[in-house]
Amino acid sequence: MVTIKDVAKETGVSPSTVSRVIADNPRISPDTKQKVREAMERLGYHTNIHARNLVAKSTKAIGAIMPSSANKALQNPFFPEVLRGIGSVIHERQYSLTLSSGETEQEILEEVQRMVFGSYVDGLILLYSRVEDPVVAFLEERDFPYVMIGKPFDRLEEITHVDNDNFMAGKQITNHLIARGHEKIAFIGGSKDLFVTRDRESGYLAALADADLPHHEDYVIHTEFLKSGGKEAVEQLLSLPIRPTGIVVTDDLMSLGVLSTLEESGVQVPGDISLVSFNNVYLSEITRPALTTVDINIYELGAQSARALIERTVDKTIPPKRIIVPYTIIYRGSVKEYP
Amino acid sequence: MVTIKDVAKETGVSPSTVSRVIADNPRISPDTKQKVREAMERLGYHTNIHARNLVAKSTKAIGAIMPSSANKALQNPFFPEVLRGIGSVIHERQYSLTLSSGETEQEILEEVQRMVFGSYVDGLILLYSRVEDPVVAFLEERDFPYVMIGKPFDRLEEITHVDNDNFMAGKQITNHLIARGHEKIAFIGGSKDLFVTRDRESGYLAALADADLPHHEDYVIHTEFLKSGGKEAVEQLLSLPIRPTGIVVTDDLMSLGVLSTLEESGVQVPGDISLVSFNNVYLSEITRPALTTVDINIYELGAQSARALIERTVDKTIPPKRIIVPYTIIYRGSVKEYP
DNA sequence: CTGTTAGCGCGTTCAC
DNA sequence: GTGAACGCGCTAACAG
Repeated sequence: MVTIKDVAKETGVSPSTVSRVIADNPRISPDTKQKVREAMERLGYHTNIHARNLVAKSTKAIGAIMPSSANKALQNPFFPEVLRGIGSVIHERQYSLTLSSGETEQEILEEVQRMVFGSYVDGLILLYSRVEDPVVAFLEERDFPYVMIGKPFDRLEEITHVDNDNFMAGKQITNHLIARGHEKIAFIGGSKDLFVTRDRESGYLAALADADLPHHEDYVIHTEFLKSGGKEAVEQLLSLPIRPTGIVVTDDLMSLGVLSTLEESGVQVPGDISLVSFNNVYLSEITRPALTTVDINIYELGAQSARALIERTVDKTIPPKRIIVPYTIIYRGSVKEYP
Repeated sequence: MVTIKDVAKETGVSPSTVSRVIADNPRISPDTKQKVREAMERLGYHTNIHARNLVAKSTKAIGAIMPSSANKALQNPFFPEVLRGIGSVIHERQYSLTLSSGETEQEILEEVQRMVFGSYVDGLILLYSRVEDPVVAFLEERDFPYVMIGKPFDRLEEITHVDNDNFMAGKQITNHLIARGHEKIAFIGGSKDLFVTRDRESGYLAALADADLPHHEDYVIHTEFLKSGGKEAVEQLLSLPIRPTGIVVTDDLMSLGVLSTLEESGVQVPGDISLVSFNNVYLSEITRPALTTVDINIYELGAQSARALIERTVDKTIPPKRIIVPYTIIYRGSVKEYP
């Protein structure tokens, strides 16, 4: 391994001078810099991060924490996409990205502790937002830099987070259905404990209220993500005396399940029932019909969180902030004028 | 930050003793160990990896390298799934996982160099296999531990890699179609430069030959992954004077495109055309009809590669090996007896 | 502008 | 069984 000393010897300067050249210290003469850089190149010098980190107390690395049920979570195209966003800025800033997951909550907490205490990383991105998350508690207690994708359970103003305006998105996409003549609109969401669900649901309700449309409790269903959930939800909906003509689904993956169950039941989409969805994951343009869905800009969610985090790790005094990533509605074939 | 010295002071022993306790050195008396461990606990000691790595020359970290077109690649559910597999053993062995990607080939090569030279990681997993990969060349030249998922371009015996028996899988799944009475069977694969495609195609051809079925060149189509490719392929197939009654598709994602295009064209699956696919990504049970597909055990692909890599990093003298992960055929609804 | 010195936190001799 | 001393590769004062 070529060290700073080797380069120093080769150039006839001291190790610290070489170090300064690496840091591009302005007080080093251009000549020396030139000379040293040539030698580094020639010898194939590369700085050893561990030596650097040991003294510099900064790792230029950040960690991404997966939800505990990494099992199911990673099935959602959402994650690769956030990772892609995070990766892009990580790469651009010459940082490293450490991925961390665990089967249980306890495991992931331990992982996080290991990373924090061992100073593996300068900061953490939480790829999920849970109620009463011990990881958050730990991070807060240690005052360790982190940002969260989604909405914090509490202390909204104290935790830097990156989110969409899910209320507005929910409202707007519901309005789309209303504008197309639909009056009996159902809502299928994930767990009530998730803020995404809550916010989108509130938006949905607001849209109904604004349009003076009645709100049937039977039309709001909370279920698990993925097919099973989607199927159950649809079955419930179809068994109702008065079927909805439009459905708002909070996740493309769920929509997939909804779609297939609908088709199995001989219900045409959008002929009999119109569907709008969320996320605009690649799936949504592949289904038949392609989904009208809210593009929440997952990539940006990742990129912004990485930016915010790096900012914070560089300057710890930067106050926490909330970043709202704009959404766009992508109109495709799953909605039809009613009747 | 609590260091080894603090613990030493607290316990009244020397730093080296503490160090030995951490390493669980057998020559330390149980009493001292007990005492020291209590102090570590009490003080909240955690070893600083950078200091450790600096002297130990091992990082207990491995890196996963994404394909250069991380853009598209991450859209395939394949990746999250391998990552999940890798993550599980990483976690189990208390290693860390660093994710690395880049837009261009050049960028990813630079990333790899940075990781290798800066001794960020003990080894690397290549999540893709490309022809004439400069990354492989670099790694070989430096004799840096790595394993590849898929099949190496050359030097098969010198590169540790984890793969499926794609030839047999291709043959067997084609045989399934044949056994169900199909004789006009088409093949839709990805780029010819990919070994996955080649191997599966060879298997397909072998099955045809074994059954004395004629092989039409028009029935073999190479195209890009994802919808566009799938659509084009299907369009070509449908325009043929004699349409196939069965199709072998090498990727579930492609199958999705194939399916939808078929439906758009009013062709029933499996009524008119039967479909078999590869990967058994969650998608395949969601589509309508659900896909009969080869489960290549992506998770295992990841887990095994991580195991093999860690083994190699621990003992560099371990000879390269090829690991074949078994596949299973999952029978679902996309195949029907012909006629 | 540049060299010298002194650690960063830990593991590893080599003594005792 | 345990301590003292040294060095891993690098950066950061302090000199000059």
